[in-house]
Amino acid sequence: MKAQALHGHLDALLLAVLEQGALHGYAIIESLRARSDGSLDLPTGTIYPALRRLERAGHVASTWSTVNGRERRTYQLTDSGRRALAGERAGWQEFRVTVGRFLDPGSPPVTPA
Amino acid sequence: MKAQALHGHLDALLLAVLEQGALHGYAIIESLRARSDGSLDLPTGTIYPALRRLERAGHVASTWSTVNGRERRTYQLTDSGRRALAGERAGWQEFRVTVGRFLDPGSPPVTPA
DNA sequence: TTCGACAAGTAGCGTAGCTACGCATGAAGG
DNA sequence: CCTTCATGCGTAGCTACGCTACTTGTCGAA
Repeated sequence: MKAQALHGHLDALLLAVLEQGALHGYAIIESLRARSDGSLDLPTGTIYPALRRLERAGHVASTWSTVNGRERRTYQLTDSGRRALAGERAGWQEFRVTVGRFLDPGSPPVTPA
Repeated sequence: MKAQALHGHLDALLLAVLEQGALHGYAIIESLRARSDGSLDLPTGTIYPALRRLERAGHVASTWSTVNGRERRTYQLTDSGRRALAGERAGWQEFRVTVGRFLDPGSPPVTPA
């Protein structure tokens, strides 16, 4: 996948990844890549600002720790984040159905008999 | 639907609408609204520039006509546009599957047994 | 004559992801 | 010893693109 075009759905993806447990930024990138079979290979310049956005919005909280002499910032979902994720999931369903009506195979080609 | 978030998929929607026959700008807006049960109510400031983009790209061609004293610019799909639509459809499938893996209900919650 | 549907269009804004950097540590390999 | 690579954080600036708000114009109805 050309990666971009995530537009508007990135926050939802991040929340979904964190739903399964707290992770630090780098691990989030790897998790996205792994769970998508390599389709989603997002650059740090995409996810770090996104995580800060989510933190400002109160959807995630971060804590610093040091592992093997390396600083890590671990993010975890807040209650607000969990609610937001539910909303994002609903939004995604609507989006997918609406767009699918035009782009899914077998969508009304000429209003068949 | 909050309309926005179409990001990157608008071109595909326009091509899909025009696949069923040539339409003028205003009619395209109405077609999108009708086929989506009102979910997609796009402003002219969104679709006119998009149509010009598609025309510059060679995916649609336009012809002017006058109906009831009103000027109309009617757009029709070109061969290039038809190919582009096929590509957009494939891209949409991949996108939908990839994002769905994170956001669809029943997606891997904790890698079940 | 005023209002609303039809029909086209643009200017400017804001959001948000991407490119391309920079910094630092630790392990591996020459 | 020194370089390279994986790990790990981060930002500045660009660009793409949809949206808001606006203009222009015809026609029919109130």
